[in-house]
Amino acid sequence: MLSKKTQYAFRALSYLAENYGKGPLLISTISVAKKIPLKFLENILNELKKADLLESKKGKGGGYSLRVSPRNINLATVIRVINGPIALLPCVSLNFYEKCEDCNEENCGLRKMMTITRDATLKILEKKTLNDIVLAAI
Amino acid sequence: MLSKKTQYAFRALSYLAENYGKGPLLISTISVAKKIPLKFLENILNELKKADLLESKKGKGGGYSLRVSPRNINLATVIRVINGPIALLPCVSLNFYEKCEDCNEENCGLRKMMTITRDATLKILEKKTLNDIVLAAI
DNA sequence: TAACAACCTACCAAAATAGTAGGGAATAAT
DNA sequence: ATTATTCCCTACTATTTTGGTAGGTTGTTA
Repeated sequence: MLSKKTQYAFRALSYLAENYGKGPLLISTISVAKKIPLKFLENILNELKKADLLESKKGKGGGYSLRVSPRNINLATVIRVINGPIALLPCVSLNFYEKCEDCNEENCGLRKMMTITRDATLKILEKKTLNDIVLAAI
Repeated sequence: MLSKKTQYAFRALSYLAENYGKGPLLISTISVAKKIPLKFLENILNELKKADLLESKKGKGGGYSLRVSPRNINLATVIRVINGPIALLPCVSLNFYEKCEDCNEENCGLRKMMTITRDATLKILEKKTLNDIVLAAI
């Protein structure tokens, strides 16, 4: 399951996606509009910025905005930044790989099943974008 | 990601699947063979039994065995019993559904994307069985 | 130089995870 | 009947993760 933090991230990003091209939005604006605790959101947006998904501007007229078009930010990227691995096992993760103890990867049946699962999941998450979220919301 | 407990569960179940039809296995046997902490494993096997995946017998000659053929135990079932929901959001879960606050489900774009993702994941996890794990382990 | 707004460091409470401890209850062999 | 065997049950504990909060710092604009 995605953490609450990740859900907040998606809500904030969706809002930024809706307002793409209209200049930056304040943390406080997003916080109120999407009912996300202000200081927690501050944190989240900062992380998304460090991951190059957002850009920010300080001082009057400042705020956060998407660095690129919502069409070019896929869901897998967002999840990896805030939530971590998408695969169900560390030894199957593409971006957060860790060797598992006491298991020969070559002949681990579970690993093979989880690789297939990961591929099926990624096929969706890497294709769907923030734009799809906005469009799907009636 | 699956918890360590769930990984232990899969290891134990794979071992039981390999030995299906040969009578019950002791907790201690599985513990040694699969390097799983004994008392923790005791716990796990008991949960799997309560979920009707295993049957047990006490006293000499006792132990645990699969209640049905490894072909008839799919991975989604195991994950749900030990790990919990498979969906990425509570409001998208079939077996652990919870309403999400501040989100109209009908027009929630994120929810729609996560539903598609869940379906893709389940299509694999509900089809693959313990038998597939054993067979895939060259 | 004031106001504004993001940034940074540090802290904290609650929940989940990964176990451990120790005895109780059922079963089988003697 | 008694003993050995084996699963069953309740409770506890340490560590990590999650979900925040507090308060000051730095950069920007007017």
